Amino acid sequence: MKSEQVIYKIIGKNIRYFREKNGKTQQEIADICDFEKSTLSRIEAGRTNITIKNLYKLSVALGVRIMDLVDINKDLE
Amino acid sequence: MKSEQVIYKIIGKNIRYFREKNGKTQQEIADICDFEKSTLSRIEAGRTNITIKNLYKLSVALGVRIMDLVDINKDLE
DNA sequence: CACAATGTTGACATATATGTTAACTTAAAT
DNA sequence: ATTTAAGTTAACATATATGTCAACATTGTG
Repeated sequence: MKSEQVIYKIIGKNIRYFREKNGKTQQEIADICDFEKSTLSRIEAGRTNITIKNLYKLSVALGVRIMDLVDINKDLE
Repeated sequence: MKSEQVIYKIIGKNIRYFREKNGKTQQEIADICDFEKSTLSRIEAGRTNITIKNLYKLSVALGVRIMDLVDINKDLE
């Protein structure tokens, strides 16, 4: 596995952590962000090289800072 | 201007700030990151929706955390 | 003024994130 | 077992980040 894919997975976990902390479904967050639930599923699964635009949209939807989503030392789970 | 473009510009400024703090040229950092100097110029100018893969590469090349590159409250000049 | 180093920008090609849709799986509940 | 909600995944289309190359601009220095 390439090193960047490790990053994708960590960020995916972070996003899922904050989404679940907010008690929201993928569909609800995807609707707020104006993208597809399939896109969010791919992001949370760490299967995509997310762009800063979508990180920003997610940070707004989840009520956190972009910094919180890219924290690779939190080591959730 | 779209709100995400504001983010691009802030992140571009952050990257430039850390690059200059390191006394490196765009070419040197682009070489370390294995992408084009034109790509880095576009990123620093805030004209691109950077991906997390390149944010990660830049954070390694610049010796900072990804968090430092996406800090939108630092408000560097 | 040259000259060199650095950065910018345009044009087109390529790679890939995301859109879109739909089928499938899983889990929870009754 | 069926129903419903939630999440996953595949396939193809589209949008766009980046690659590539080249020309130009800028800056500093002799």
